[in-house]
Amino acid sequence: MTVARPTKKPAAKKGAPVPAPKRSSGGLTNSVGKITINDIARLSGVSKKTVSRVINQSPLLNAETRDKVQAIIDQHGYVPDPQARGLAFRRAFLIGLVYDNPNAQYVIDMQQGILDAVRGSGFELIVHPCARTSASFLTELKMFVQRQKLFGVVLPPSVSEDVGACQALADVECPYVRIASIPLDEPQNMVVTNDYRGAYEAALHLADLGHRRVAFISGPKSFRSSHERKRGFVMGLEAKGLKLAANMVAEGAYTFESGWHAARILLARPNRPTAIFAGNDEMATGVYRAAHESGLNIPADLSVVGYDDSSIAAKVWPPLTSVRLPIRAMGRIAAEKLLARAGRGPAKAATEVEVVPSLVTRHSSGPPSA
Amino acid sequence: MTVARPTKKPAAKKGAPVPAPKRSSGGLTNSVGKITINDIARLSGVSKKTVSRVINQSPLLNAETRDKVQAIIDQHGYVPDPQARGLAFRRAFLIGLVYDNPNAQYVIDMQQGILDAVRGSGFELIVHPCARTSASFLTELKMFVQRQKLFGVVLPPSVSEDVGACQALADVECPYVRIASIPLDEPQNMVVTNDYRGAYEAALHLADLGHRRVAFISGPKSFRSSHERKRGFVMGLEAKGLKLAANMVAEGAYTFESGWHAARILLARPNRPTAIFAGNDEMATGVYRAAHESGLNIPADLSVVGYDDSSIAAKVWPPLTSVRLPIRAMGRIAAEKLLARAGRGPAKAATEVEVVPSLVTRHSSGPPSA
DNA sequence: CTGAAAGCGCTTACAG
DNA sequence: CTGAAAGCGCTTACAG
Repeated sequence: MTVARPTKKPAAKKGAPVPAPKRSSGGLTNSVGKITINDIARLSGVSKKTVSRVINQSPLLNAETRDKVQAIIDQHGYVPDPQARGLAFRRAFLIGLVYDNPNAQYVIDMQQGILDAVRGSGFELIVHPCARTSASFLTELKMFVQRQKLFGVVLPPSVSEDVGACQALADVECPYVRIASIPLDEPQNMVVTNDYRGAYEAALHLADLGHRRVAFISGPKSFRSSHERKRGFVMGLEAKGLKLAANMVAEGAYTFESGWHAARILLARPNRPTAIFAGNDEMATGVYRAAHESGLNIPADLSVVGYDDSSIAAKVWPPLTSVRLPIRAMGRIAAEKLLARAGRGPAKAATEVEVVPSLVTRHSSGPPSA
Repeated sequence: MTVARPTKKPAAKKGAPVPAPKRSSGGLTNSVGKITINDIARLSGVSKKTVSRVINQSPLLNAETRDKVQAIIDQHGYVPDPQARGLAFRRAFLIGLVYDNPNAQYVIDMQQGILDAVRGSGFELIVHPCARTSASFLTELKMFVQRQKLFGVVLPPSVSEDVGACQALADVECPYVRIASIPLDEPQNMVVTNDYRGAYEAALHLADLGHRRVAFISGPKSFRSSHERKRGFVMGLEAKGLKLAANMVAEGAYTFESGWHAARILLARPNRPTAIFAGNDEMATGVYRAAHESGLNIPADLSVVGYDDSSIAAKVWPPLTSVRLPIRAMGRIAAEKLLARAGRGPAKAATEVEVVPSLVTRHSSGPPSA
C-alpha cells in the first residue's frame, strides 16, 4: 500500500532497519512525502495503536516501549496529522477567537497571546470577527463552531458579555473562555480584567494632582466595562472626598467621534471640568480634538486620562496617561485555560483568573492651573 | 452503524422517506448529532460518491440527479465536514495569513478582506505572525504550512518580499499570493500596490501647495516599499521641476520613534524643509512629535504627509493628510486568487492584480508660510 | 452518467 | 501493558 504512494523519500520502506533519513538543513522538514503513524509503527516494531498511545501520552504504557517509540519519532521528526487526528477525535485542534472589537491593537495583541499559549502544542488560531447586532450572529457562530469542530473559543469584550453567544456555545458543547471586567461565569471560563481597579487608580491620580472638578466619559451602556470603569472612578473619587457630579458624566461609544462629541458637551458646561477621564483611549483622543478646538492646552488647562494604554497613547501629543491592561497575557491565559481542559498545559490554568490593570503616567495629566 | 451513534436527531434513519426535520429558529442548526454524506446518500437513494459529486460540483452529472440530491442537502442543511474532506483531499480548507507587520490596523483590515473573500466557501482563516529575522523563520514556516496542509497563504509586506519564504512555500507546494509594491512574481501570485503612484501624488500635492524645500523619510532599506515610495516622490517632484536634495532625505524604520528621530535631524538642517513626506503614518506621527518639540506649528510652519491612511491619521491633531491603500480589498483579492486556483471563485481573480492608492487630504498640509 | 471498493491518517472500544 | 478490527466522513482511482 505505501508502495503506490508517490513519495519522494528514499528507501525507508519495506520494514527492517533503515538508514537515518538525510536531515538536510533544518532537520525538521524531511521533504514532502510525509511520514505517517504506520511508518513509525513499522520502524519501531509495535502496533500503530501503541504509537498512538505515545503520541497521546497514555499513562498505562511500558516506559521502555514509550522511549523506544519516542526515539524513532524524534529521529524522523514525525508529527501526527492534525486533520486525521481531529477526524478521529471528532474535534479540531483549533482555537477560535471570536471578536467584535473595534480596537485593532487589542485584537492583534490578543491573537499574539493566544499563539504564545499554543506554541508547540500543535494547536492553531482561527479568527472570526463578528457583528453582535446582526440578526444572524448566533446562527453563524454556531455554524462556524460546529462545522470546524473547534476545540474552544476565546471571547474578548464585548462578545464575552453576550449571554446568547455563551448559551449557543454551550448548546454545541464548545468550551469557551470569556474575558470581562467581572466574573460572569465559572472560574475556568473566565479571565477577569478588574476594570474597577484601573479606574479607581485613575481617580486617585487625578485627585492627588489636585483636581476637584472632574468629568467622566463612559463607554456604551451595553458594555460591562463601561459600568465598571465608572464605578471604580466614582469610588476612587469618594475615597478622596470628591464626588462625580451628574452633569460631569457623558455617554460615549468607545469611538473617537463619540469621545470628541462627549467632550464638547462637557467642556461647554458651566464651570467646566479641569480633568476628564475617558473610558478608553479612543475616546481620549477625541477629547484631545475637542480641547484643540476650544483652544485648551493639555495638561495646563485640561488633564486627560484614558484606558487601555493602546499603541496610540504614546504617540499623541502630549503622550496620554492611561490605564494599561496586559492584553497579550490575557489572551495567553485564556488559551491556556482552554488547553487545560484537555489535560494539556498547567493545571493551575483552570483557576488562575485575575489580571491587574496599572496606571501609566505620561504627560496629559498635571495639576489644575486655576 | 449509524444506529449506535448518540444522535439527538429524530427519525430520519433507516432509509425511506422521512418527515422534514424540524427546522427550529434559524433552520441551519439541526442540533448536535451531525448529518453525514451517508445520510444524504441514503435519503436521496444514490451512492455517497454521487453526493460527493454534487458537493464538488462535478460537471459530468445528470442535472436531474444533481437537483434531487441538492434538494435533500438543502432540506437538511447538510454541510460536509471540512476535516474529513481535507483528509481525503490531502489539503485543508484553510487560508493562512503569514505576517511580520507592526501595523495592527493593517493586519486586521487584511484579515477582514480575506474573510470577505472566503465567506460562504467553507474556508477559514488561520493567522501566523512571524519574525523574518529569526533563525528558525523558514523552518517554522514550512512546518506550519506542511502540518496544516494549508490551502494557500497570503503574504503582506514585508514577508511578501522574502525570497526565501516564497522558495520555502514552493518547496512544500503551497500556493501563495504576495502583496507588494511592484510585480515580483507571476500575476496569479501577486497583488501590486503601486506605491510609486501614491508617493507621486503626495509630491504633486506638496508642490502644488507651493513647497520648494521638501524632505522625505524613508522606511527601512529592506522594504521594497521604501524604495518605491521614494522613487515615486522624487519623480513627482521632478514633474513639477523640483528636486529632492540629498540632505533632505533620512532613513527611518516605519516606526513612531524612527520617524521622530529622522524628523529631528531634518528639522535641524540649515534651511530646514517646509514639508515632510513620511514613508508611513507611524513615522508621520513621529514627525508631529518632533514638530511639537521644536515649537513648529502644523501646517503653518511645517506640512506633513503620511502613507497608509491608517486609523491614527484621522485622530491626530491636525488630522493627517495621507495616501490611502485599500487594504481590505487587497486582502480580498489575494484570497480570491487563492480560491481561483481551485476553480472556486471568479476566474478573473487569476489576473486582476492592480490596486490604486489615493491621496486623502486633511489638515496637516497647507501652503508654506515663508 | 453512476457505484463498490479502498484509502486519507489517525483513534475508540473491545479483547487479551 | 499491547494489538487487530472497525470507524471518523469524506475522496480517489477503477469499473461499468
